[in-house]
Amino acid sequence: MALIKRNTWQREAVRKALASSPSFVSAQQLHAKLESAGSAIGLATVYRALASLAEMNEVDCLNSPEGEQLYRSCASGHHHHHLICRSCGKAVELEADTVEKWTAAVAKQHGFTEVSHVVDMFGTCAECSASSE
Amino acid sequence: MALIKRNTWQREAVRKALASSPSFVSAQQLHAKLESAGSAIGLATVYRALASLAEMNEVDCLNSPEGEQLYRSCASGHHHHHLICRSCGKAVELEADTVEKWTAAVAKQHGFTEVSHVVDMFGTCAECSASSE
DNA sequence: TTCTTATTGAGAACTCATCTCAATATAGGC
DNA sequence: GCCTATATTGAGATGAGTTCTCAATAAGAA
Repeated sequence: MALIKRNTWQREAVRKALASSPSFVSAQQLHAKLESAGSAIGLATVYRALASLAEMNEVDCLNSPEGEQLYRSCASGHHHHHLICRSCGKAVELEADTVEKWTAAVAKQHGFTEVSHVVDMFGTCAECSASSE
Repeated sequence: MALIKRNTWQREAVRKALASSPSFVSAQQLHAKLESAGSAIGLATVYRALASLAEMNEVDCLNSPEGEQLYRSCASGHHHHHLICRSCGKAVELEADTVEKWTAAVAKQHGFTEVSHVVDMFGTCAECSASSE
């Protein structure tokens, strides 16, 4: 009963636009970027493409402090966290064995199961804090 | 130029309703609870009260995976994190020196300043996973 | 009590995101 | 290459959550 996936230029355009951005971007930003680059792509399609890419683990997805969903293409398939610049969106991928172990231990200790965790850091990167002076 | 804060029964009602709930609740849930308890309080007022209490650090505030803002009254004034039950909203407060040190070190290492971090865990608590069987 | 003005509340407005459904375009079969 | 079934698209409607507007209200000082 699995749906057959078709390849459309829209999905590919989203993938490329994401790949060309080192920063986390919102679906709306991505849509604007694509439109201004000449692609007549619909906003709904961008959302759908992002959701499908996220499900395939081709992109990282996180919630900004403002409540928006942010996306970034992600080559490394394994679990990791981010340090994100509030100003320019630039992100550093973080390995965090320490944190993984800590969360697992704490969850077990309190009898919680099916535990997922959100570990993200937001700050101002060196370039942005330099340029704002 | 500081605004003078006035004490209203509405703000107090929100504070009490929050204090009586051991779980994280959304603004809307809190409003429904207050209304069903007989308080003719406006939704906008609940949002404003929560925002102002959050600013005074009287309540904890976090984003649920679904993108809602959740609130819980918080006596302990110091920084901490949570392990929250997806099903009933029950939360365990977590001390995490390990994590604090790790985030500080990582931020410094990458030249980020004014760093805040989000560390929250969502799972199913022992009671909820037992009652769902 | 009176006056100033912070606060309230009903609804409008806003944002982000998802859904609807007719039109389109892809991929497999001929 | 052409046809056909159907996955996908896109414009706009819809929905959820939150904030804003502004006239009416009420807290606190004089």
